[in-house]
Amino acid sequence: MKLSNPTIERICKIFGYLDLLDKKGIEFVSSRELAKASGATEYTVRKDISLLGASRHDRKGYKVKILKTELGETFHLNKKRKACIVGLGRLGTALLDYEKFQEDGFEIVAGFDRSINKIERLCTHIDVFPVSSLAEVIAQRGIELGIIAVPQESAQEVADKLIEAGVKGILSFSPEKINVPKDIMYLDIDFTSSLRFIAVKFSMGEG
Amino acid sequence: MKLSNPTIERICKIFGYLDLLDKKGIEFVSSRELAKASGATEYTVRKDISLLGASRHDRKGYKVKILKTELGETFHLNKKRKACIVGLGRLGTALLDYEKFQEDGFEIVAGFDRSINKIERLCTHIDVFPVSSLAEVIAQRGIELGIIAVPQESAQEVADKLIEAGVKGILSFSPEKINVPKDIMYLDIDFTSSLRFIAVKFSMGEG
DNA sequence: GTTAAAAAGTGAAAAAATTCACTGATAAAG
DNA sequence: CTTTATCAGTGAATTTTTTCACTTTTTAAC
Repeated sequence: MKLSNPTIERICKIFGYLDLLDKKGIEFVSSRELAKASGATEYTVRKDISLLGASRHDRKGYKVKILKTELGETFHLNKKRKACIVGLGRLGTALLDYEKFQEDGFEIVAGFDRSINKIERLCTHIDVFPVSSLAEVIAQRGIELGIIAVPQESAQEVADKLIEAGVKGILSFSPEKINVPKDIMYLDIDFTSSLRFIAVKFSMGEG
Repeated sequence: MKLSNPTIERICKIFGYLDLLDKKGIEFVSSRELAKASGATEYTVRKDISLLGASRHDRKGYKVKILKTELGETFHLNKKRKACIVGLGRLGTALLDYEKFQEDGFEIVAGFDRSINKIERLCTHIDVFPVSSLAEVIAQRGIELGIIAVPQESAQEVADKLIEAGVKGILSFSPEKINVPKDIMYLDIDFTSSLRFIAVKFSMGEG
């Protein structure tokens, strides 16, 4: 199945919202409500969900549990995945302790930093290592995802190491774009770009 | 001028890349290179830049400084903007000290937290206040942007306060979608959704 | 039991975004 | 001074994405 990026984005948001509803014990949800939660229209949501193929009519909407399970199976979101964080500065350590990853099926099983001092000082319940043992730990623990939170100038180098060690996807917080081979999935979160996006929108709106 | 979200995103990325090139002292850049940096094709980049209207042929490509200035003027990215951060937990304090905001024209001029204890303990060069003085400080300092880094359950409440206090845009790190009026620009960064996006992509690729 | 209302499913239409193919401009090379 | 290569500009074509209009299903109300 070929999915466009906007479709995948919506599906991830919808899945997250379903998870939330499920935890709250809510049983039914309409396409309208999912639309609101995912920032799309109800038509688009229904089209996205129709990728699942089956029909599940009900005048109360979709059954939260069932839809969540089906989306999870079709798009491989049910499987737990192991991730690591490279770069244990302010942001890296904040991510290391971000408990929601665990709840959401992403298990942070290692942190890495170049500085031995920093590693020794860190107080965290997650194992931390020097970057020099990155390849070894990734292989041993079966880590699929790498999160990069190092300073801009080392980001590419770290990405190369992660890829060589066998991760399949990278989430980078570095503002500079990283080059990765086609079979490695890559996404970057750039705080400045996000703020600029907002600023452009509201300033253009004003005229 | 009406701009689509993908266009704005690309423009923000291109602008950031131009800024980087400029700082490195590089004078010229081709549409191909900008395409690579922004994740688009050269055609799309040229279309985006053609929004600026003027023609600037040169067989070396665009002049970095000029293009950056023009993009900045047209899309209001040259103006410095003031922002605040609400919620000074791990993530909030990491953002408070994220120096790049300043370099990139976003001045973090205040931090807010509900806990007075936390405010007193914090070591930062940025002024921090209790949430109770949010409206006052935002008005006094002319803050246009609010960054929300509070726990999920308080996000909507904080957003409402920010909007009432007069911010024009909100960047939220809360996983749950926030409701805002149409004239307020809103973007959320959801770490789990981002990891899921990557996971869907690489797992679907495998078959 | 019949009717009405609520909601999903879906093929077609519309809209939007991207790519292409070609033009024009510039600068470097010979 | 002419030629050639490089690169941006742009209207048209294509592709993709979204929206619409209508159908079908289910459930609740009377």
